[in-house]
This record gives sequence, structure tokens and C-alpha cells, in this order.
Amino acid sequence: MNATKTPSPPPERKRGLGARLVYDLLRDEILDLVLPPGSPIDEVQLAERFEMSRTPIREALVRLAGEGLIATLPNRSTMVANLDFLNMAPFFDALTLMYRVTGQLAARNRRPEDLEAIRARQAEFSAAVAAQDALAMIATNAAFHAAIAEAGRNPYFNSLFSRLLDEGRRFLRLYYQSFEDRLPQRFVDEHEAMIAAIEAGDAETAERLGKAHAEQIVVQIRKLVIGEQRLDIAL
Amino acid sequence: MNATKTPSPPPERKRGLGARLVYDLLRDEILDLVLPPGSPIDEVQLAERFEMSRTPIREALVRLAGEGLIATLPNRSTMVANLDFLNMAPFFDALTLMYRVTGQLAARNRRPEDLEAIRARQAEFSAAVAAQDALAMIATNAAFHAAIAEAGRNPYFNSLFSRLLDEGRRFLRLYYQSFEDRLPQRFVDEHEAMIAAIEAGDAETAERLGKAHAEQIVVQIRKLVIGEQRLDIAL
DNA sequence: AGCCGCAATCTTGTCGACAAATAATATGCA
DNA sequence: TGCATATTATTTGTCGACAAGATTGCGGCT
Repeated sequence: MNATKTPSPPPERKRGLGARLVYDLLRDEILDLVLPPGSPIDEVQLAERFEMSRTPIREALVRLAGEGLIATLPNRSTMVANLDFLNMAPFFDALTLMYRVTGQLAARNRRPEDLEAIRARQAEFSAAVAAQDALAMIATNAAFHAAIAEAGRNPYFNSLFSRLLDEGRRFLRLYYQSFEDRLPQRFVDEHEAMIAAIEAGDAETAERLGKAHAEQIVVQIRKLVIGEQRLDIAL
Repeated sequence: MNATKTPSPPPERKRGLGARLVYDLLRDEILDLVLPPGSPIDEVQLAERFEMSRTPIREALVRLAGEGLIATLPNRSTMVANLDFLNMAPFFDALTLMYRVTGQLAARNRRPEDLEAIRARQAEFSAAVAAQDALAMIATNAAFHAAIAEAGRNPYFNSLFSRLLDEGRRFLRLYYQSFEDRLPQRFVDEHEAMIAAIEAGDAETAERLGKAHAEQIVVQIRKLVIGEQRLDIAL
């Protein structure tokens, strides 16, 4: 007989990749709001879903908590971190500054292979815009700016910028409706201008374009959520 | 009989604090170079030392790895991250910018309780200088600037700045000899000037002082290790 | 003697189970 | 009926053990 379910032949998972697997997947689901802010995270449920023990799941959760993507109350439940709309001004301050800095550094330190990578991301972004795929637009836009940051070669700025871009993905996923029709092409054009400045090594222009690009996003979102005071550093 | 070691009555550790305990301690030991860069980290050894299972130790290590304080090769050994002297220019760029930004934001957003905290840290720093305690000087100096960042109330900048100050603690721990005699009092004075500007709400001065303070540190360390290009954002 | 391959050992990643802490439910009393 | 308390249940933190990879040491071969 043995009409019960088969003993599930070991899925032949490679050793040492379990945590990374669930980390990557959970991260994407959080950033794309498949898991909306406040969603409860159940370890055993994830363990069943990924067909592994709780240990690698917990490792992934610890890493996600370290990046501020999930919040964990000690001895109590853990859930997806919620983005608080009251503190959006600090977010925009940091995002704008990172746009400026990474643009400037990229113009100074870029190498041929960096430009290749940046152009590849821009192509993906452009394709997503053409396809009206909002989710892909958001993800590829973040990847584009991350590529610029990479060209700047400052790991400290890069890690902060990555975190900000992650948060931005969640924000945009909430509000992308307002971008649907008119903004995308403008973004594509601004991206092209940034690439040109970076390729020319024009640090000042790259910084200015980065700032303007950030302002575009900020004013767009601020129409929906109110932030008050803005950082104005050495304007 | 029973001349062997007693069965070690359970050390009555509280639940859920195991990981935090070893995390805090390991972190301090890494930042104070008690564990120098490159030191191998042995899980079982730590498990014996803290008298707990490997599970909470691994959780602490994952968190430390997330902050870049330890490097872990998959399926191979894990060791204390080494600070590379080739990439010190990016570090100084980021540090200088964060000094400026946090100073400016603190001048804008400070509250009475923030000034209390800042002054308390400054007092500790001053005491460490008077006592010629290099290790305490380094730690309290970092705490002073972290307090300023707190007053700025931008969690994104704060997390990056904390990471930079951590790295700085390790650098300074390596080179503090050059600071022994002449620099400390200057730092104390500059700190006082920064406090005054922050209390007065003078954002521009606070930023300028922060930049100057950072430059002091940079030129001092650059006498020892060579970095070349510097970020010059909207001077 | 030097190099290659095999065996033994060590370290890490994963697992299942247990225990503590909290949340949920039921029970007793006013 | 409503509230306080006790009991159950769920969930997290911890543990000891096992197995896969990797490292080291040994032995054999050219």
C-alpha cells in the first residue's frame, strides 16, 4: 500500500545554500510587497514551505532583521517591518544625498566595465517602461542606481544606498500608480543624461543630475505623503 | 569520589539574551582589537567559553557578519574582518561627509535631552583624555559623535555613521600612538565648539566644524597611511 | 625525493527535539 | 454576566547529535 504521500525523496539541496535561498526569496517578497508590512512571519510555516529545518530559516531572518526589513520582538512574534510615513523626510534626505554622492564618485572612478553594467541596467529599465511593467520598472530602476554606486567604488556609501533603494522599492510599490503614465519616459531620459555625465567624467554635472533626479522622485511622492523639513547641505 | 569537576549548575542565564550577550562582547573585542583582524573564530571554542550551545553563537556571528565585522567563507573558516589600508580614501570620504551631515542635522533637530547626552559623552571623553587612557579616549570619542548623530534623528545616516565610527575605532586603536601627546586637547576644544554650534542651532557652523574636525583626523592618519583622491562635494 | 591520491580529522551546516516564555482558552467566583 | 485566575496551547530560544565539505597527514607510486 503506502497510499500515504511518498516519503519525499531528499530534494538534493546543496549544503550551505539553504539560508541564502530563503533569504533571497523572502527579501524579494518583502521588497515587492508580496509580504506587506506587518505580515507575521512564522518560522515553522516557512520551514514547511522550503522543506528544511528551522535553523537555516532563522539565520535568514536574523540577516533580514539586521537590514531592518523585519522586526522581531524578543520571545514574541516577528513580522515584516512597516515603513512609517511620519519619518519619510529623513529617508528623502538620505536618498538625495546618496544620489548626489554616488553620481559624483561614479563620474570620477568609472571604468569601461562599469559603464557596460550601467547601460545594461538602463536597457532593462527602459524595456520595463516600454512593457508598462511597474514591478520590473521599480526593481530595474533600483538596480540601475546601484550600478552607478558600484562604479563609485565606495563600499560604505554603497551599503547605505542599497538599503535606501530597498526601502524605496517598497515605497514605490505602494505608490507606483502615480507613475504609470507620464513619469517613466522622463526617468529614462534623465538616466541617459546621468550616464553621459558619468562617461564624460563630469563629476559636477553628475552630482547635479543626481540631485535633480532625486528631487523628481521626492516631489512626486510628497504630493501623496507629507514631509516637512529637508536637508540642504552646502547647496 | 566525584573528584571530577562539578556538573556545573546551570548558570541561570535568561532566555533570549544569549545571542545578544556574545554579540556585544565579541563586538567590543573586535573593535578594541583584542581580536585583531584576521583572527580565526571558532564556534565550538566560543560555545565552551560562554557555556552555551553553538546556536546562539552562530546567531551572533551572523549579525556580526552582517555588519561587516567578521568575514565568513562558506563551509570554511570564519575570521575577524581585516581593515584594508588600500581602501582608506573611501572610508575618509564617508566619514567626513557623515560628520558634516550629522552636525548640520543635530543643529537643526536637537532637543534639550540630546544636549544633555552629548555633554555627558563629552565629559567622559574629556576624562579619558585627562587620564591618558587611549582605549577609553577612542571609545568615548566615538560615543560622543554617535550622540550628535542621534540628535540629528536620521536613522539612515545614524546606521552608516555608527558603522564608520566602529571602523574608526579599529583604525585609531592601531595608530593611537601619534595622538598621545598633542592632539587630544585640540579634540576636546573642537568638541566644545561643535556643542556650542549645535546648541545655538547654527547648522552652517555645525557642518563646517564637523568637516574641520574630520579633516583633523584625516590629515593625522594620512601621515601614516597614504590615500590619494578625496571626495569634494559642493565645497 | 617529490608528487598524487587516499584516509582520518576537524569544522560547519542541518536536523529533530525539548524547554521557557508568551498568548489563548477555559474555569471559578462575585 | 463580567472579571480574575488557572490551564492549555502555540511559538521561540536552546540544545545535542549527525552528516557533508574541507583540511591535514600518511602512504604509495613514479
